[in-house]
Amino acid sequence: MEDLSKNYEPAAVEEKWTRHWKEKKYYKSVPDSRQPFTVVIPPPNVTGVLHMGHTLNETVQDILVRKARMSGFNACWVPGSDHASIATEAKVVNMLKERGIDKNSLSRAGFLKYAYEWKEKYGGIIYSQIEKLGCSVDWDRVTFTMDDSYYKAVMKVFVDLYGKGLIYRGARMINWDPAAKTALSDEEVEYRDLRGKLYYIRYAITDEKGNEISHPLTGEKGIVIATQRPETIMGDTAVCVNPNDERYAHLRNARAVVPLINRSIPVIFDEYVDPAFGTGALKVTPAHDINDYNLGLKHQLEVVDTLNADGTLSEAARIYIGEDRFAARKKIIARLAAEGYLVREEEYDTRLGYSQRTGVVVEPRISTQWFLKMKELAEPALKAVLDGDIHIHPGDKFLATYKYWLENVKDWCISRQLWWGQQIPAWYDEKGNVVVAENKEAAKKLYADRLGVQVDADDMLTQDEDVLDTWFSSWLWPMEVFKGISDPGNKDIQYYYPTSVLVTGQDIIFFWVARMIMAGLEYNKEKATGKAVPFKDVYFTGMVRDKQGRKMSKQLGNSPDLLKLIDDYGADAVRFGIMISSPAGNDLLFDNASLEQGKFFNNKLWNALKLVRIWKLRVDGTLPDEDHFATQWFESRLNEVKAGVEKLFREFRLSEALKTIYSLIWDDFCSWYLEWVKPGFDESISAGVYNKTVAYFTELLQLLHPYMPFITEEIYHLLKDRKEDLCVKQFPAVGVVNNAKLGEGELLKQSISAIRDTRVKNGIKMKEEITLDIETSDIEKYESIRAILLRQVNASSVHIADTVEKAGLSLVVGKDKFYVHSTLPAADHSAQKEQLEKDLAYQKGFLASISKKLGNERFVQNAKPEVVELERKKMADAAAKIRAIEESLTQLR
RNA sequence: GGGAGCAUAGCUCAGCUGGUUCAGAGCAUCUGCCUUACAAGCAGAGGGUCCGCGGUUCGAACCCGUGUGCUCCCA
Repeated sequence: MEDLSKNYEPAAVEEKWTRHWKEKKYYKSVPDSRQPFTVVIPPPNVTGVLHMGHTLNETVQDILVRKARMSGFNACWVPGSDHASIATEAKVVNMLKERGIDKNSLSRAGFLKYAYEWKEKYGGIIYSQIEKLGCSVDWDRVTFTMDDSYYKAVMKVFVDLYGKGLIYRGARMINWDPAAKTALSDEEVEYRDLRGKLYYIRYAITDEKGNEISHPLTGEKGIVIATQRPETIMGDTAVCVNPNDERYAHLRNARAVVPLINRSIPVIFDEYVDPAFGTGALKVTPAHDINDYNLGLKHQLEVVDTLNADGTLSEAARIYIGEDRFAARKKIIARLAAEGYLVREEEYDTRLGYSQRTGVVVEPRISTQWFLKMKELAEPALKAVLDGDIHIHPGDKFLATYKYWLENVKDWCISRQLWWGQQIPAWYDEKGNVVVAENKEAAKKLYADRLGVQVDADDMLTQDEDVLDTWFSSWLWPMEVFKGISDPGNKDIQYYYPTSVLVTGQDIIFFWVARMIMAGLEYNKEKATGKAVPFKDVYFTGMVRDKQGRKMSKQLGNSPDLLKLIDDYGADAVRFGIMISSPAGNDLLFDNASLEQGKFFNNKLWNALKLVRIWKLRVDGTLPDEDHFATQWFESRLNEVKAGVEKLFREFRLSEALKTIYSLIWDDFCSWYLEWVKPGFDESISAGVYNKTVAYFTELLQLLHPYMPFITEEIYHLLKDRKEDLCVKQFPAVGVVNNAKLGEGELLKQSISAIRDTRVKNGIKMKEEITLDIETSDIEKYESIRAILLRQVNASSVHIADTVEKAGLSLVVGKDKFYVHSTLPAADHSAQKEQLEKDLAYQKGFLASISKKLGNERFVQNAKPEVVELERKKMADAAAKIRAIEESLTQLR
């Protein structure tokens, strides 16, 4: 037998098993007669590397998948990645810039070549991280949201929804990202509170003919408006006041003059304006504010768009053309002040929208885009969750959020002015006629059918330049990873769909989860209820924060590098660390200390293995295999925990389950059981006890395997020669729990601890032998544990009787009195006395509270009989304990 | 402004149906041990106004109301 290293060394072990499992194709799944357990990975996007949030996510999924694989299910976990159009395109543009290439100098195809280069590189990094973490994904099923067939599926869905009238094209006020130069959906805008400034600017007022007029009573000239965005005044097409506002009654039919550019605009009246805000006069800029836009529609105002796509001022602004909006703002303020238009400035709490991807301030902009109508899709998606076809965990926390969003959902802007993504399958002729079809050939044909004109020249139809929002492809994920859209009704989709559970971050509940449910329901209508939804359970993990509770971010630099962590601690320890501190649905404060705990745990397992391997050499088959209390107790304890873990898994309380297993291994198995069965010096171990020990250890490894796959597989094979692997070993049924044995085990633990405590407090070293007298009314219960007790406290003899001589150091365990005799003269009893008195006070207080309760007639009448009975028993127990403690105290004096 | 969640040991959190598995775990702290698997360990110990206030109840960490503080979502 080879010597094992002093401590567990994860690197080589992890590499070895990763390779072995892969060779054996344990993770490969094909439909068979078993029940499927399907999980699709929330595709990480190819912009970078896995962060701690992903690590938590993937670990949770792997635990569920491995557990299912070992529990008789045909487990299938599909890996993949997401093209993340806007984020990736931004990264690629930057990469090109660093190489001195301007995106605009490239053709669409040329750009896509670079983008794919990027995707290969970062997609590769992500997959290797997933593998290093031990994720048991089916590598034959890797899917990317831009794969050819996936691309086709997206086209098909677009055409289908267009045909159903759910997709339309139109000019609307949308969120514009001036850095990426594309439209965004409402969900891609993040709002932040900040301290802004309100500028009060005076506009001259004239009559219809252009003659300046003043207030009939005060003589005040002009009108003062308040704005946060003075750089947009050139886009003003009206000034609006409330019709009930007396201050402005004289302005009927008047006109205002936009400062700096001297453009004359009408004064309009609308109750929309709040007379109490600012000056009660509002400048109306329909091109640059959603409310102004609506007001403009109502009053048929002109729309003057003074900004270019990149956020610089356009020719329509007439001044500062080509300057950035924020630079222009400063200059305009200065000029308004210099020319006497600026009345004053005021600090002001406001909120601004920022692009989630590029971080720049989003610009409300009127733009022609493609939209998906959401109302019709939202209704069934809400119903599915409310009816319980899909369970959200933790439900209480997210159900309300989900419901609110779906009930108030707005149409989804799905077009993006980018190249990286699925190009919108709409073709236009030069007159602007549009046909929507899955590809150009189909478009030509459709065009010919529709307009009666053959498309002969290749450039007669031009495809829409824009691509689709990434989420418009990833909402098909649970279906299309099984080709459910591109090849409906195929074997895989029939077998694996709906998936079992979706594990993801709560931050994408709208982006992704809700939309996946919509798509699932829309494309699986024909199936019976319950088969249409994309998954049965949704498990939201919390957010990973640093130990000070801050979000992990690149700016703060507080997000650790996963591969470095695996190098330092091993993948098992990383998985352990992140799971042990991760209560379901709550944020988790990531601290290396928990990874260290995982590393220590590895070592504990490793050393337990070394111990059991030493025993192997000392097995004596001739020793009688009499029933050993330790094995009987541990068997019950193991079964008890196994049942508990099953329950915790059903409730998705994976962190709790891990804690339970951890404690079972460290405390019950290592600290108690192994000590109880450990043979003494030069002694042998019976074959029966040894084999049971190996069997228990094996079961513990199996229980732990979903959490820590590498070390458990390694020890599984070092413990015993075996052909099959733990990775695919099926869990045995949970055995019976003998409560009496568990009770005796508890008594044994308590007795040992109490005696050890007495030794420590009285300075009796473990090496010094003691003798022990136990006074108990229940001699029987000590009989089965006496042998172990004796050895564990290093007693040469123990005498158990209903009355014993009251001498030596006394202590109380339960209702029983223990007397410890040592050769040392017991010098000082004060510590012992103090302890007993403390216990006595507690027990007396306890007894008093129960007596009071039982003395209360209303309690006896109202409480359930079992409860009253329990209280009576508690009272009797407490009284017995008090008697025992008092006797011991008397003896001490 | 609307909504949701949280507040329990120094820290991170369990605590299910109101009653003894009720005040608990891990980490940290303190004390003693290099006891032949493990000092990355072993054996012990200390530590709490269950956020404040009010209510319901025979009985509240738990249910209700309210105040305070924190977090998140939406506008």
